[in-house]
Amino acid sequence: MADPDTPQARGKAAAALPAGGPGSGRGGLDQRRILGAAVRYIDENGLRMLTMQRLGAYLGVEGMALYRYVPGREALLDGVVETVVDELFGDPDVHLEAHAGWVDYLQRLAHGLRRIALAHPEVFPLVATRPPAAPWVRPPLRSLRWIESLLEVMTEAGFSDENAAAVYRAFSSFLLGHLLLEVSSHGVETGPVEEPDVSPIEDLSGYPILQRLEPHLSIDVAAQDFEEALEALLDRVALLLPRRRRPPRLTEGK
Amino acid sequence: MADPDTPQARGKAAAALPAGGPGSGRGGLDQRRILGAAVRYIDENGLRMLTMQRLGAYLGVEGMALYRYVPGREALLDGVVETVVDELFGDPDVHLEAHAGWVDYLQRLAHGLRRIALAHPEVFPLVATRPPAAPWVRPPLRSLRWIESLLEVMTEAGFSDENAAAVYRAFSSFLLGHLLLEVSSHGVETGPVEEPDVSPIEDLSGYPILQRLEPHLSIDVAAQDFEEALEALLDRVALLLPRRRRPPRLTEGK
DNA sequence: GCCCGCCCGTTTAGGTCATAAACAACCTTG
DNA sequence: CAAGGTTGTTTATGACCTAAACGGGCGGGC
Repeated sequence: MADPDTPQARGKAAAALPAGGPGSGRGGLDQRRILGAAVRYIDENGLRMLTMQRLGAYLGVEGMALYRYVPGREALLDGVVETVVDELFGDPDVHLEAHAGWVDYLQRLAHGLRRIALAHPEVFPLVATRPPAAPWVRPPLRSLRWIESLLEVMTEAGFSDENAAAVYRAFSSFLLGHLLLEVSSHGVETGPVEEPDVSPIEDLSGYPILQRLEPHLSIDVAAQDFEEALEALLDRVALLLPRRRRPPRLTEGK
Repeated sequence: MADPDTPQARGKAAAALPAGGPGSGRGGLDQRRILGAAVRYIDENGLRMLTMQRLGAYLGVEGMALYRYVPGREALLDGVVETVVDELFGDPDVHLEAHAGWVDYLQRLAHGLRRIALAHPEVFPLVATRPPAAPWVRPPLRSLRWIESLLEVMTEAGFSDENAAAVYRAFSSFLLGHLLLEVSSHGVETGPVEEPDVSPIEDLSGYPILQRLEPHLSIDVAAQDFEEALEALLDRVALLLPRRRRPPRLTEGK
């Protein structure tokens, strides 16, 4: 997909980058390349550092060059979100087409999305805040493709249209909430570029219990939390099915 | 703090606003007034419209005037988040001090927060994305005061420190996800200022199921969804308690 | 082989914004 | 009534987004 057979090295600016350039390799720009570079740039430097000029430089190009492929900054960010969320479909460990039933499908989806969130902690909050593509749905986890796929699996598994929609809502809001929390828990201290952030180091006197529970709050049990909450959600979802069609593996009493 | 006995109408700019000015009434500025105005401004015009100059104008003042009371834009946004989240403590329907047990407490908290989210749909996404005050905890729903209160109630109710922390995580990520989704579902079309938004009206051909389920996805069952999901979460939380101390009202079989 | 038009990145320029710093009007205090 | 502080204003700078004009190289038609 890097289009290896182009003669490359066209403009002098592009030629200025020797080989191991920061971006994607050089040669002609292209929307895919730009979005990919943007994602990588945000991962490395944080969202607040992303600027048209800097992203241009990162690609060995003037900032204005990007406007030939992207309508503007906002659109770029939308593209970034979409790019990241669509990584799901390239993940070999997800491989949604080969699922064994809806439970398996939802689990793969959830885990795949979690991997993405953890892989792009700086990007993920963006997913939560971008205005939506379709005015209804308002997909918090974007990507209509994604939603379409889920709805298809659920309806085929015997869920009514109404229930499928309910599952979509429950599932996506669960993922959004959980992953946003998890990502913000330890996503930010990554990155060698320690900005002079606005963290005046809050005063915790006055919050004794918070202080006492600090160790319990800061330890990372997120993976386990995630599994349990996902399990609970799936159980809840299963109850929407007519009894006969429910999968056997409900967490009965525990 | 509003210092009502000042002779008011000091600077000419202040005097320039007759009476029913848009902001808070005029007279001396003040951090509280500024934050309140900012919240109102965002509610009315959307986050992207908030600028130092415009907020200043909204208060009948030059933008630079705000810097005497607020360190900068980022800090202002932090203040906005805090202001909004702390509305919780002023809500007479919440009144957390007078709770009857932790279940009641969590329900009040959840409903109170939901009211806030729906009252400030434009502000709420900010709550989810602002970098946190305390580096651990990373409260997605901010306000250390809030967290402290929750932890206190839970530990007093017999939850271990560890479990109290787990409850905090589960509860806040649930609220975050659910409210973010709900808010973005119908928060944005409010406001008389219909901007020439970047909504190229996505093409839905290629997403047949999405199209078919549109009615089910756009109807607003959020309130009911919320109740059910909250109920489920509370049930799940209750299981963390030693059997003897559990509240009676678990949704046994349903 | 040569010329024309287009594709692509660059330059130039203007507008919005955050913010620092100097400034002026008014109120208080002595 | 004079000194000093408080409060908002003006002025200035630099970062950023983006529209528009620009120019060089490449490919197709002759």
